[in-house]
Order: sequence, then structure tokens, then C-alpha cells
Amino acid sequence: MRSAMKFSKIPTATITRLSIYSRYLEAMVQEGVKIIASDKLAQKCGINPAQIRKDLAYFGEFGIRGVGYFVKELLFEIKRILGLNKIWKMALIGIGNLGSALSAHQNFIRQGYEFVAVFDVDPAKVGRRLPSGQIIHHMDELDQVVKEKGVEIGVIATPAAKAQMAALRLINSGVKAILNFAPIQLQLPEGTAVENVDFTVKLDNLAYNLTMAEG
Amino acid sequence: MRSAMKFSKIPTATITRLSIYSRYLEAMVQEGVKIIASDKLAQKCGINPAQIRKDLAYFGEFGIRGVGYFVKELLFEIKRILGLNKIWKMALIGIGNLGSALSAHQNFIRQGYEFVAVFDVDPAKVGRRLPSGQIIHHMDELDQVVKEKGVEIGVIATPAAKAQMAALRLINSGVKAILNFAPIQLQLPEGTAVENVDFTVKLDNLAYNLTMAEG
DNA sequence: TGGTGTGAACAACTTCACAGCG
DNA sequence: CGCTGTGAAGTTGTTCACACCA
Repeated sequence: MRSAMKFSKIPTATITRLSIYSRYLEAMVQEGVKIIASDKLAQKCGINPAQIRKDLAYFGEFGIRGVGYFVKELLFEIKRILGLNKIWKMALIGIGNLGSALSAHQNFIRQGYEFVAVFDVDPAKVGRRLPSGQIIHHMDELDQVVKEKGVEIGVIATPAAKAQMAALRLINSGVKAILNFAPIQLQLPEGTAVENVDFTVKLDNLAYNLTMAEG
Repeated sequence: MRSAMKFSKIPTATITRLSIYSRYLEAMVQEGVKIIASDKLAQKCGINPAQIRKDLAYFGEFGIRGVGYFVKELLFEIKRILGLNKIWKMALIGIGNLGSALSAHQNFIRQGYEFVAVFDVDPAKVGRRLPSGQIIHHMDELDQVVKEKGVEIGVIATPAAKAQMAALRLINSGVKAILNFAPIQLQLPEGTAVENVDFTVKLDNLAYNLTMAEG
């Protein structure tokens, strides 16, 4: 039962853009905008209009020729495509500075994500309660808690040296998706979805650009 | 005096990978490894070996045929290319949960980055001192402090609604590079380097993958 | 011999340009 | 008429395969 991903020949970049579109559509719904054309949305997102139409065309025909897209309807469709018509249950590993910040991040719930459990190995932390209310579990309880609470996404905020092990333990407990904040390339079995959030790499990109700009 | 970027026809992806290589080379230096072949490094990074050689070839010939690369030498060259042979001075805007976590992040210094100033607009925060030692300035002092301290990179950790304005103020003070943690597409003048760190988008990618995997 | 450096083939993604339809 | 949806063209990035050389 090794990966599969069905018939999906859809660029990752497309999914990333859909996520960005949904953000702006969400704002438009708030503002009461009813209809939007690809040119207008493209401008907002800093993307080519044809790109938007192509992205959407992978999944169906959502627009009206000569008019544009109904904002509400399009947002609904995109959320359905992305799988955001439910609340995803996450576990957080590593309650350092970053982990604490993530646990307190209010946007998650609004966006359809929720931490249902948090973990650390530090005896000084285990058993304590975060401002957000969760009790910090010891990693030894991971397997049990993950299964009990039905965790679907693991978020890794440990130091780099502990990230690989933490990820493996999540996978072994049945978690299929990892959001990794540690600056390391995780080596995980096929069929696991991994996304890295790596600001060191981003900073290095900026440093390079600045260095080039000067020459 | 509009952008330029000189003769750089080098893929962003290449720069990102160089950053990743440097990480593993750093570890190897620690471990006392003297020589590495592209195949070996490729395995570590989960990248095609030819890709590594191509990436390096943009900048020169650093290897020895039939042997590989001297680890220390290659690391030095990559750091030079990325512009990491200096300490980059950063300003942090927005001292919420995330901002606080970033300000405390010890890896930055080790990596060649340093926060020389931090800002917020909340009167309850301005004037207070962070655990890391910095005093929180009011945004009104931005221009002055940025120039005084020679800030080169702005890091935005404000709510989405405040990010665009914060970015513009940084740019107007002479900052040329922005690391943006707010979930919004910044609209900035040409010649500004922007990198987005956007974990909402990453989560949406995971949600999509999980949804597809089930069907 | 064995691994680099690289042209050439390939693959993936983006943009153009316009037919087609509301 | 105007904007979507889309084949075709263009662009960019990746992988192959092998000549070359320490």
C-alpha cells in the first residue's frame, strides 16, 4: 500500500496558488464583492491571469464567459478542492519558542486547522498547560495520543537534531502528513506528504540577492 | 536606478539548493569528513547528483574529477556565493507570538544573521525589553533606527492587515530585502527582494495531498 | 578508474493568443 | 461585447549520458 496519489498530474505550484486565491476571495466575500474577473484577481495576487484560468481549469469550469467568477461560489469550490471543508487535526512536537508561538496562533482554527495535542521531551515542560489550554504530553505518549485524538497532520518544531526521529514516530503512529519547521531534509517513506517551512533558506536567498545587487 | 540584478540568469531553485548543501557541508565539517562526492551529497539532500554539479557549475569548478569535492573548501565557496561571509543586520517588525519567537531564535546568529532592532506599535510593548535584550521601539522611530543601525533586511511578523504598510516603511527607509511571515502578497517596488514564509499555504498543500490520497 | 563538468534531450511549467460562449 | 477556457508556443528548470581529466 505504497503512495498512489491517483491520477493527479497537477503542479504543486497550482495548489499553492489556489491557496493564495482562496485568501483573497475570502477577503472579497467580507467586502461584499460578488463577481471577480481573472485579470482583477491576478493583479491582486501578482500572477498572470491566464495562469489563474489554467489553474482552475484543472478542476472544472467555474466561470462565466464574458463575466467572470462568482466570488462565493469560486471560494467554495477552491476550498472543496483543497480539502478545507473540514477541520484538520494536528499534533505539535517541540514546545520551544517557535512551538509556543505556533500553539498560540489564532489563525489556524479560522483556517480549518486545530492542534489537538502538543508534545515535548523536557521534563520541566511535560504536564504543564499552555496558554492556549493544551497540556504538554511526553513523547512517550505520542502513539497513544495520536490514535486517540485522530491526529492527521504532524507539525515539527524541534531542533534539527531531533526532527527526523520525531517525524518517524509520527509516521509510525499513522500520521500521513508532516509540516516541518526544522532546518533539515526529512527522509521519510513514500506516501508521506512533507512540507518544509525553512526561513534560513529564505534568508540565504535574500542575502544572495543583496550581494548580487551590489556586485 | 531600477533593479538590475546584473548578469544573473541563475535559477532561484539553485540558490535555495546551495543553502541546503551548505547545511550538510557544515555538518560534515563538524564530523571531520574531508571529501564528498556529488552522489553522496545528493542522497543526503534528496536531490539528483547532476543537479548538484550543475548548480555548482554556474559559479565555477570546485571539484576534482575522479575524487569529489573538498568539504571545507566547497562550504567556503558556497558561503561566499550566498554572501554569508558577513553578518547581516535585520530589523523585526511585530512582536506578537511569532515575533517574540523569532527574536529568541538562537540559530540566526550562528547562521550569519542578527536582529539589531525590533519594533511594534502596541504602547504596552514599546519600551519594554525582550528576553534577548533588545528594547522594543515604536514604529515611528523606524526610519531613524534603521538608518542608525544600518538595517539591511526587514522581517515582518505583523498581522496580515499591517504587513503591507510595514513593508513600505522599511523600503522607504532604504531596506532592500524583506522576509515576510504575514499571509499576504506584498506589493513592492522593483528592486526589492521579497521572500515569503507562509505556513498556511503549506498546510493547504498537505490538506490537498491527504484529501487526494483518500480519493 | 571513478567522479566531475557539460552539451543535448527531456520534462515541467508559464504565457500567449484566440476561438467560443454567455 | 468581454472574459473564460484552452491548444499551441515559449520559457525555464531537470536529468541523461558521456567526454574528460586528476
